[in-house]
Amino acid sequence: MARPGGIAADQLRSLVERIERLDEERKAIAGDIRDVFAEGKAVGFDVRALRQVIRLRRLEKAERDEQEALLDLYKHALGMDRR
Amino acid sequence: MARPGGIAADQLRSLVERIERLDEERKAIAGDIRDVFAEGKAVGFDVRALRQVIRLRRLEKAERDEQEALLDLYKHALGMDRR
Amino acid sequence: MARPGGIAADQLRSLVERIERLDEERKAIAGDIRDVFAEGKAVGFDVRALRQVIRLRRLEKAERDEQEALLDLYKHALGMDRR
Amino acid sequence: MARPGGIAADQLRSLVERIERLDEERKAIAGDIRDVFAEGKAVGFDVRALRQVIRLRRLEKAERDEQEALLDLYKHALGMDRR
DNA sequence: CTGCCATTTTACCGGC
DNA sequence: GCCGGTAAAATGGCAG
Repeated sequence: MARPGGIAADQLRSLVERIERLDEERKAIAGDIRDVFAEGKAVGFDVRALRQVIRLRRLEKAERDEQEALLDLYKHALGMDRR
Repeated sequence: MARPGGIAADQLRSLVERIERLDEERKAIAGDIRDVFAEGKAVGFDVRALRQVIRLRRLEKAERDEQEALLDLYKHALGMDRR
Repeated sequence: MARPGGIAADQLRSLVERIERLDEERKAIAGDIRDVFAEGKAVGFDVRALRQVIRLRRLEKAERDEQEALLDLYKHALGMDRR
Repeated sequence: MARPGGIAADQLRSLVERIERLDEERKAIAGDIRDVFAEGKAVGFDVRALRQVIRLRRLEKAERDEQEALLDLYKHALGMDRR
């Protein structure tokens, strides 16, 4: 196991800082998303309904991806994926 | 209120697509974070401990921010924030 | 799985009622808390500041707990927790 | 405004402690509720569905209360609330 | 009635 | 592959 004391300390610091940096980016994007919802609300959309519609689209996409993956599987099984 | 049927449809589509785009970015960053954790694990760190360290640092920062907010609040309550 | 129709109905009713009962207790306590804040306000305290102080104390406690958890984690990782 | 320094300090401490005490009780009850849900899950109920059912009952109760309040209003308007 | 804050719900991630 | 726990999001409630 990498011990906190020793050369690993630099590695640890590097990892932690990279993660924290990425976390900030993620937070920033979450803020952007909130802003877009607020904008929608400002022009008269119901935010909750907006969220529902997006969730639904995500689920549908997941289903479609599933279907596609299945199709790929069949194609592969039938040797249809080799150029 | 913006009605789903009618001219608002374009606005709605635009909002939804912008949000979905941002969501993808967010997911991508989440993936990057996962990768960094995986890298840490690969060089021998305990992922659970790593997370705990990061959580603690976040908590410490939150507390410092709160202290500051509290101070500002007291200043305000005592009228020390007016010019 | 326990089916809504059938003998499980009694179990279901019992669970739901117990939860609703507990929920009422919880609501009652929330009311008590509100009352104490109102009392504080009545004797001249700034409710917002009061809340902030309490939040800060909670945060400090959380941090202490986390420090301890982290220490335990390290001990465990180093095998210092086995009798 | 009540100043933190002075006799108010005791009042403040008292208020804070009473609130924290009540908060603990509230947390304890929340824990009890979680336990009941866990028990439901253990005997085969779907926790999410359980929550939905409870939310629905709460809404229905709110509606009924609304109706009752309205009825009282009418009664009052018609002088039916005097013995 | 608006914005803030807490609680609840949802989604994710590591472990078994 | 599922489950349990943990963090993020979202909904609801409250003070101002």
